[in-house]
Amino acid sequence: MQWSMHNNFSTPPPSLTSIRPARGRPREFDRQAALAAATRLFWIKGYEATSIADLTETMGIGTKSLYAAFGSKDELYAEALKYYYTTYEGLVWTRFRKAATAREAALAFLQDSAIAMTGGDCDLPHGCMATLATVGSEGHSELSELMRATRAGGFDILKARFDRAKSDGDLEATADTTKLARFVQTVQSGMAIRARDGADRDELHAVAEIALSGWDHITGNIDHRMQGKA
Amino acid sequence: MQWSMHNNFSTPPPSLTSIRPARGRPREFDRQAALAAATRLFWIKGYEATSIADLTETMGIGTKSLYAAFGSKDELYAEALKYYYTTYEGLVWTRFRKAATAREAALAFLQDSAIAMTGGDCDLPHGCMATLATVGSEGHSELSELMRATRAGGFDILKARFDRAKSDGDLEATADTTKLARFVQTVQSGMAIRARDGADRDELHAVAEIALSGWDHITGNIDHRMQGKA
DNA sequence: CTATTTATGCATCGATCACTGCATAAAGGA
DNA sequence: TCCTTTATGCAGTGATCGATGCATAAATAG
Repeated sequence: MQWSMHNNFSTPPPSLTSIRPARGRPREFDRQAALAAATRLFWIKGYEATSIADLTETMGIGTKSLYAAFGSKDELYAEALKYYYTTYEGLVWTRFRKAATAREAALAFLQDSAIAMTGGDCDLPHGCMATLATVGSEGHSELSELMRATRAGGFDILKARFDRAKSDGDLEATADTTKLARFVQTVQSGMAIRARDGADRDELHAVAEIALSGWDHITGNIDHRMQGKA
Repeated sequence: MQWSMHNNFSTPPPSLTSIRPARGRPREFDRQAALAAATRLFWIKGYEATSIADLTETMGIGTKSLYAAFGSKDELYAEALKYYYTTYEGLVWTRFRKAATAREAALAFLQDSAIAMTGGDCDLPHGCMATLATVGSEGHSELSELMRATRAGGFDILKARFDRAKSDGDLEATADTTKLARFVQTVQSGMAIRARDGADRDELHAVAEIALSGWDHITGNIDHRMQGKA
């Protein structure tokens, strides 16, 4: 697939220090590979549970080099999140963009999310880094806002696509695109939690399928139904 | 409402130490009130981000009393999660149990979850403690498993209700109750993330409405549809 | 070869973590 | 009243956190 070439989460650097444990200057380390390794670790363990010691070990570089190259743990995480999103973005939005109708786009988004959240075509960590990083970021208001903005981006893309579908006549003029986009976004967020809890790809695909199986019903007369309370 | 009387998350103890800062034995503290306060703090901040110092301050008791009464941070969290669930359980499952049909039950579950996740009828913390506590629990395998089990309980209840609906003739015999329960559980999990991100009650209610608006479609012929790929 | 640059391992910093020992003093039984 | 019980505030435990200073030695330029 197209995005595989940009993806090197699954190839952690071969720990350059393992061969030559002496001091002094070894080879210049691969910044991109180190960032990919850090991203993978943050993705799996989360921000707070990942220590600098964990990072240096996984990245295969020394503490000083880490700070020289990335500034601080916060800045490294921010860069990792950006790097993650650059890769992840292609996984879940490529088929979405090429879809002819709003419904096909939403289905592609959820289906490809199901694939990405269960390892993609290689051994990606399960779940969504941006979605699941919610908790445990107390005090780090800057990072917290960055993650929130990352998540909010998904909603904007969905809503824009649904709005366009209205112009195309693909969606009825009465459809509430905001609610539709929120719904799809919510389902994807729930899929991230399920993936983290061990859900396999089939389960998530089934969820995506069910979520949109009532599409014609949803996009048509939402307001006139569902008033029956128990 | 029925569950309000069991709920005292919103009444943190009035810091008994504020009046008498001297040493020595003050009044015996209210264990239940202290647990409620701890639960609320864990709920808001998560396990790792909540320190013992945070807890003693919020609970209004000393460090020694905390360990004497609850054992350790892990045990306190486990007890808090149990206390949380005891209260939360009534919020989201009461109308569910009384519902006449599977669809009404699922709708009640999602609607009441929407209410509970946005503060209930008092100022409960937003989101679901059990759902959102996923990340940041690396290494604490015991707590991790406890939280997973708590989340899994919701699925079991949903599936059992849907299975019963099959016997009642309420659901068609071809309906896949496992997939249905997974779907509803996934939507609720997604709502928890949205609530934590600031979603208001109306938004979550809309999500619940949309999620089940295609119910007849979903429960009927899932297998024969949704094969259109982009 | 020599001098400069640069990334390293290692030791260490102050802060904070979960947790505990100790002297103190209020509550409860005699 | 006296004595035991008990919960406390406070100091301090070792461990680990993110982050830094330093001497070292490989790479590079002249």
